[in-house]
This record gives sequence, C-alpha cells and structure tokens, in this order.
Amino acid sequence: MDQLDHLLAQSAVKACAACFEATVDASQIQLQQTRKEFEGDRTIVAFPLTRHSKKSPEETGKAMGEWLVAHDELIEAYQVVKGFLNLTVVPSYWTKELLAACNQPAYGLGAPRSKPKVMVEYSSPNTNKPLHLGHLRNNFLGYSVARILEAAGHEVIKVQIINDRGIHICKSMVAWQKFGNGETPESTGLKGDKLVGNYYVAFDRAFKEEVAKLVAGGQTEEDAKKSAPILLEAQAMLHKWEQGDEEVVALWKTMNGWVYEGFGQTYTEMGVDFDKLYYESDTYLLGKDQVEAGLEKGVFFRKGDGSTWIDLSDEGLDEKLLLRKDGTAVYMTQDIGTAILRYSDFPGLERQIYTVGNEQEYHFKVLFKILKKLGVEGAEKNHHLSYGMVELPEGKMKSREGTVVDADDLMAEMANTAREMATELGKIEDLSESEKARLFKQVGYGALKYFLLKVSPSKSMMFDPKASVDFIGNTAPFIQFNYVRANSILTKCGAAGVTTEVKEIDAQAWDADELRLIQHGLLWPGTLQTAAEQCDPSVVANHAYELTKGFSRWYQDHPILNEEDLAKRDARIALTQFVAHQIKSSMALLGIEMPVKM
RNA sequence: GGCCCCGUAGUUCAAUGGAUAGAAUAGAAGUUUCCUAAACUUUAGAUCCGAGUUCGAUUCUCGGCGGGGCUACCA
Repeated sequence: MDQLDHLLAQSAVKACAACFEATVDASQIQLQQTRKEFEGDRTIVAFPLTRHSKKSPEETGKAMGEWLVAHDELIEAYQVVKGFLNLTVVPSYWTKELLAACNQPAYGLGAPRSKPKVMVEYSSPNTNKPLHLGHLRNNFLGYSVARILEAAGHEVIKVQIINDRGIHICKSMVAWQKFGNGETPESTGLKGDKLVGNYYVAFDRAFKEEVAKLVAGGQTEEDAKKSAPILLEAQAMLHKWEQGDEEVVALWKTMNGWVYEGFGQTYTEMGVDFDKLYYESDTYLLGKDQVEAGLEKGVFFRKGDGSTWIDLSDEGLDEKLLLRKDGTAVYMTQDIGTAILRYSDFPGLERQIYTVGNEQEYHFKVLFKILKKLGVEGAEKNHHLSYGMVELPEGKMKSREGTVVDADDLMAEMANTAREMATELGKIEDLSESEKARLFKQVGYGALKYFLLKVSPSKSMMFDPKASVDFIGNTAPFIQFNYVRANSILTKCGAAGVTTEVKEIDAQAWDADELRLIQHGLLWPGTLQTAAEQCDPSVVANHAYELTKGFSRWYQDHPILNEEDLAKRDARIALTQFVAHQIKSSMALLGIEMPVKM
C-alpha cells in the first residue's frame, strides 16, 4: 500500500458514502495495480462493495467511477471491466512524484533509526569444516535482511554465534594429533578451515575403519559405533577440554584460530560482516542459571532421575529437556542463556531474528515459548527466519559423502565464468588488471547472490552444479548490464555538457511505456516496506528485475541522449537517472554491487 | 505413528481469495549504419488427484497421492 493507494482508498470511501450512502472502512477497499492489458493505472475491485451498494458489480463500479472522476482531481478517467473499476490517474501526478523522487537520494528508505533496534543472527557455523553452499544461502540471506531492515529505518545489529566447542571440533583435533605430523596452514598452503576440515574427514574415515574391524570381530554395529577407540579418544578430549586441560585448550585455540583465519577470508569474499561475535565456548554454560531460576518459579520441573524439563503440552508441544540428569546443559539451555544475554548486551533491543535452516523450526518455536514463560519481555516478537535447503540434483548435501559444494570453490568458479564471458565479449580491454578482477567478482558473485536470494526464503531450492548459475535472463548480470548502459548515458551527458540535474519535467513528454516504467519505480517505497516486514529479500530482487526489464525494453526503442526534442530528452535523462539510482540502491540491499562498465 | 513444510510450462522460479496463471531458461523464427546485442521482438508450452466454502480458489478447509524435514539426556 503506497501513498497513492492510500489517497485512492480515502476517495473511494467518500465515493461509497456519496453514491450508496454506505459507511465503508478504507481497509475494505481492495486496490491493485491494473493489469497491463487493460486501460488504467489502479483498480478497485467492486465485488466486495456490492453488499454496501446493493447493486451489481458493474453498476457499483460505474457509479463510483463517475463520482471519482468528478470529485477527485487525481483521477482522469475510469473504465469498468466486469467487476473491476479501472482508474486512470492524471499524468501530472506521476511526473510530480518522479521529480520529487529524483531529488531525494534516499528515495523509498526509512529515516535512519526511526524504527526499533533489532538483531539479526546469521552464519553461525561449526568450526570443524569449511563453509558450503548452504552457508552461502544463510549468509547472503541474513546479511541482506539486515540491510533491508536498516534501509527501512531500523537500527540493526548483525551477530553470529560460533559453535567453537563440542565433540565435532574434538574429532578434528584427535585426527590432527594422530595423523597430522604437525601440519599447519603455513606448511601446507591450505586455508585453515580447509585443513581442519580435512582432519574431520580423516577422523570419519578412521572411525569407519575401526567400526568395520569391530563388526568383523563379532560386535553389533550399534555397539561398535559406541566403542570405536578413536571416538572414545574424542570424547575423552572433550572431557579434558571441559576440565580446562592446558594442552587440549591450547590445541583447541590453535586449530580454531586456523579456522577463523579461513572463515575470515571467505566472509570478506562474500561481502558480509558482523557487529559482534558470540562464541559458544563463552555462552554454553550461561543458560543454567536461568533454568535454575525458572525451576524456582515453577516454570520448569525436575524428574525423578534429576533431569530438568519444561512441559509445553498446554502450547500444543510436548516436554523438552533443559538439563541432563548430571546437571549439564543442552543446546536449548545455551540458547536461552544467549538470548537473555543479548538483551542485556543491547538495551532497547526489540527483537532477535535468527537466520537458521527450517529443520530447526521446532527448536525455535520451543525457545520462544520458553523465553515467554520465563517472563522475557517481547519474547514473542523474536523471529526464526527459516529458510529451505539448497538441494542438489542427487539430493541433500552430505559432507560425509563428499557431495558438498564448497563455498570458496563455488565463488572462485563464478568469478572465473564471469571472466570467460567478459573476455569473449571483449568490451573491457581498457580496464586495468585490478579493475578487471574487481569486475569479475562483482558479476560472478552478483550472479550467485541473486540466484540464492531471488527465491522466497521459506522454499527449498534446487542447485545443479553441472548446469551452473546463469548470467542471462532473470539474473544479476542482466541487471548490472542495464545499469552499465544507463550509467554510460549519464556519463556521456556530463561529457556533452548536458546537465543531469532534474529541475522540471514536461508532463506531456511521456508515452504509455514510459508511464509504466515510472509507475513501477514509484512502487519502491511500498516494496521495501513489504520486504522488511516479511524479512524477504526476494521481494527486492523481484522489484529490481522488473524495473530493469522495463528499462531494457524502453531503452531499446527510445533514444535518450540522441532524442532531438529537448524537453523529451531531458525527461528521459531524468527517468534514466531515476532508474539507475534505484537499481543500484535496491541491489545494494542484496549485497550486490553495480559495475560502471562490463 | 505424531507434528511441520512443499507439489505451478521440459527445467528453475512468480502470483495480499480476483480479470485471459506471470517470468526466465531450453525449443522455433527474427532484429546490429543509431546512447554497450550479457540486449530486444515474435512464437509454442503448466496449477498432482477428488470433494467443499465463495460471485470468484494456484491461494482457504477436508480426504487421497507424491517429495522433504522434525520427532536425541547431539549441536
């Protein structure tokens, strides 16, 4: 619902009062964009109003249309098709709005910090293996949502919690001790996360061999999996870590350090960052006090064996464990502690948004309910930004089966494809090597980000490594290419001494195609609003694509700088500038940069 | 078994209960004296099945069928 819809709804309410003596609330007026095959700009659906008008949909629409044309100076004409009242808005309205938008660099954006403080958590990897395609979707999504919320006017804090402790990292550590021969990232030339990941794989291989041996020796597979010596070693190591054993902690710090170094490089390439990092090793014990306190308040209860639980059957869920019988914390305990810690770290925090895969929907449902029962204020506002799996043609990615698409490899491949394409087209010879390298990343990474963000988060999506990510069609490179064309014209304006400053626009300069393009651009404030409310970057991606497609079509048969009618030329330059600017700022919210040349 | 999500052109994705279900790709046919052809134009092609609610259902309800996930004293 944008400004115009708002005005029209108000008018429609008046029309209903005047024509039918009916009191209708503005919320009952159904407004939509008029479909392009009909004449008009906005459409009021007449069906729902018939019970007020006591007339047929056609007569209802006709009566309202007559009244609106006569009484609302914004409306130039109307047409009733079946039960739909199509309204044509006076062209000067669009021109006026366009002019205002052109002179407002932050057009469509909310005033900074005009909305509550929110926290967006994303990434949150384990430190025992490198980042993969699923993490890319997570990071791009979380980062983009943060940018969108910020653009909408929220103060945003980007965080992640790093799962730096636990049996998984101990597995890598044990394997490194046994098979590593003192290897380091320096000695091998490998990224630290890759090196540690290799030992995780090595652990798994050794573990499987041991299990096979034990099974051959007569054990059941189940027993063998519990008693494999290397697993026992890893468990012993975790125990030592928890005791604070110096040697183990030192190794743990060293290997995690390698991983952070490697992750840091990957984050830089991805273009994402964080305002604060939380480490599970700092927070994993935090929730215990909260649970003890909750126990006293009677929110939780203790079973005969000493374990602590919450009963959520009144909320339609079941019982959930919070402390083991030995009193140690579980995942949920830690999340309770971390959530509460964050409220105290950032006073005034309205809500936390967790970017985590949809397989954890149940977990977060439970977490939010527990927080609420513990009396955490605003707990119900927290949001699990749940997203679907990235599926490969052969099914789910499984690190143990080697069907993982590595994040670094994929990004390198994307930049490489961009290089091949650009070289073939041969339009960038005059760029320096570093400019070229930057361009290939802008285009290649842009294509990847757009590919992952254009799909609604909640849906699982298909990624076929063999088909590779497209660079033509509904893609970032298509959008970038059109931005480059627009930018090229604007640069030429400067060279030709034509001003791009927009002071006035001739309202008669536009044809129907142009009006449509302008109208689409003017939807941007409402679109951004929607994207922020729904935490959905695909809404922004969609808008940018539609706008670009409209521009591309228009560009094809409308001379801009070459237009002889100067009033038209200036109007078109203004429109070009408007579109280019909006493409750039909307794509920036997806973390995608626009090149100046390609 | 229980709970949750998803089924739309060959393929990958759209569509607050609204008009003739949109795009993109792949297919077929075209467009470069002119601001960047990574472009543009034309063409063909789909709502898993069955009921129900509604003036109107891809959308809501119920029942099938098919796919995925959760259902750990793992994280």
